[in-house]
Amino acid sequence: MVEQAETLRRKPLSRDGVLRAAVALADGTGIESLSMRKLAQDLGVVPMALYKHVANKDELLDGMIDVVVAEIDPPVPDADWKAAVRKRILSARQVLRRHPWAPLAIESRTMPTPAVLGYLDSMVGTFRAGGFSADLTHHVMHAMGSRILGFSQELFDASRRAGRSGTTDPEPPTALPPEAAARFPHLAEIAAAASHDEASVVGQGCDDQFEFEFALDLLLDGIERLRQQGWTSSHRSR
Amino acid sequence: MVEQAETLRRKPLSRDGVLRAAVALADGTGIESLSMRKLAQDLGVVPMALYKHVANKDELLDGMIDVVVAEIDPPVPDADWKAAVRKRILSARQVLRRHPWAPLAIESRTMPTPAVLGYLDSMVGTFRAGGFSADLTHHVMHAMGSRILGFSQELFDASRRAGRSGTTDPEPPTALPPEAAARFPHLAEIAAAASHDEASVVGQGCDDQFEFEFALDLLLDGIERLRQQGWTSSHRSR
DNA sequence: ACCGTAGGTGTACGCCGTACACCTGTCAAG
DNA sequence: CTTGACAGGTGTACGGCGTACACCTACGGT
Repeated sequence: MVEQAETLRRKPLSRDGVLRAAVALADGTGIESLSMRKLAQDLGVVPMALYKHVANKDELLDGMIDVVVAEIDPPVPDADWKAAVRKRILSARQVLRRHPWAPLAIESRTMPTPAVLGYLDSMVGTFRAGGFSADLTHHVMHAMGSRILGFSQELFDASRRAGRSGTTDPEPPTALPPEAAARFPHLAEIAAAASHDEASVVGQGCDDQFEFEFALDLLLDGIERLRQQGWTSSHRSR
Repeated sequence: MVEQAETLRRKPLSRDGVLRAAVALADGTGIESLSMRKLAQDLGVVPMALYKHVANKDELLDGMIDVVVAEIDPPVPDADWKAAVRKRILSARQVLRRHPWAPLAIESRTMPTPAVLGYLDSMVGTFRAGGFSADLTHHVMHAMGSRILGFSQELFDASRRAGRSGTTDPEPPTALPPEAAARFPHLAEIAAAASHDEASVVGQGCDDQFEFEFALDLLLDGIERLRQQGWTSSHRSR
C-alpha cells in the first residue's frame, strides 16, 4: 500500500543530507534554479520540511559553502611555504571546478562562513610559518584575493553559466563572433594568439588551468621577492 | 485636477532614464532589493511600462553595467604603459566604489556587455602598445583578472552589503568578535597587525585603498619583469 | 500509560518577473 | 480634416518564489 512507500522513504532527513542534496542539485542545474521547493521535491518532502533543518535559504547557502570548503585538501606539512600554498590553492581550485556555482555563492554572502574563515586562517598560518611578518602576510592575503580560494575570478567565466539548458548542445566554440572581432581588434588578436598555441587541439580559446597557474605563480614569485627583501609597510620596493 | 499632475510627469521616460534610475536605486538600496516594481514606482509608472524600454530584467542589469563602465576615465595617452594601466585601473576602482553593487552584478552576468568588452579591448591595446607580445598580453589579462576592472574581489567585502538596513547604525567595528579570535588565531594576528599601523585613527581594520594598490603594484611589477625578460609561453621564468 | 518533542504537512501571504490585451496621445500621409 | 499607424503607458493575471503559522503524528523516556 501507499503507506509502505512513504514509510520506506523515512531516513529522517538530517541537516547534512539536506545540504548535500542542495549541493548536488546546484551542481546539476545551477544555483540560479536552486529553490527550496525544488530541493524539497528532490528529497521527496514538502518544502516547509526543510525549515526544520535550516533556518532559511541564506543559511542553506552558507551550509552548502561549508560542504564545498570541507572538500579542500588539508594543508600539507611542507618545508617550503610556497609549495605548500601552491598545492593547497590548486586543491581548492579542483574542488571549485566540481562546484561551478560556488564562487558566485561565496562572493554573494555578506559574511564568510566559519569554514571559509578556517581555511583562510590555516593559509595565514602557512605564510607565518614560512617566515612572513604578520604585516606582510596581511597584505599578501589581500593581494591573493579570491584566488586564494581557487577561483580565477574572470570577467567572462564560461564555467559559471551553470544550468546548461538541457539540450546538451555540443559546446559551441564561442571564440568571438566575427562582427565583435571587428569592434574589438585587440581582444581578437590575443584570442587568436591563444588559439594557435600548441594546445589548440580543441581550439576552445585558452587553457584555464594554465592561465590560473600563470597568475598564481606570478603572484607567488612577487610575494617571495618581497619576503626576501624583508618588505615592510610604508616603504615599497622602489 | 489629477490629469494635470499626470500630464506634468510626462517626460516620456527614455531607456537611458530608466537605466539611470535603476543605477541610482541600486546605489541607494542595494541590488538585492532592486525590482522592476520598485523601479517603476520610483519613476512614477506602472511596472509593465519599463518593458517598453528594456526587454527584461537581465537586459536592465546589462544596461546598468554599461552605465557604470561608461563612467571610467578614458585611457590616458602615456609614454609608460605601466603608468597608463595603473591610472586607468584606479579610475575604474573609483567608479566601482560609487556603485558597490556593480562587481557582483558584473560577475553574475554570463556574457560581458559590449561596454565591458570595449574597456578590456582598450586595456589590451595599452599593453600591446607598451611592447607586450599578444601571447604575454593574453596571460597578463588573465592574471589581472577582475582587478583590471577595479575590484579587489575580496572574500569578505564590507562594501558589498549594499542595502544598509535603514537604521544607519554607527558602522560597527566588526574586527573579529573575541570568540572568533580564539578559533582563528592567525587571522586575529594579522587583523591586529593591520590595526596598529600608523593609520589606526578610526581603527576600522585595514585601508582598502592601500591593499588594492599593494596587490595591483605587486602584479604590475611582476608583469614588467616578465616583459623585460622577453617572456614567452612554455618556458616559465624559472 | 503518558506526554513532550522532533520532524513532516497544508494553507496562505506577499513579493517577484512578465505575458497579453488594451487604451491613448501624437503625427504623417491621404 | 480625417485617418490610421505606432510609440508608450495601463490593468489584469499567472506561475514561481521564500516562509510564517497552525497542525498532525510517531516515538522515546518516564
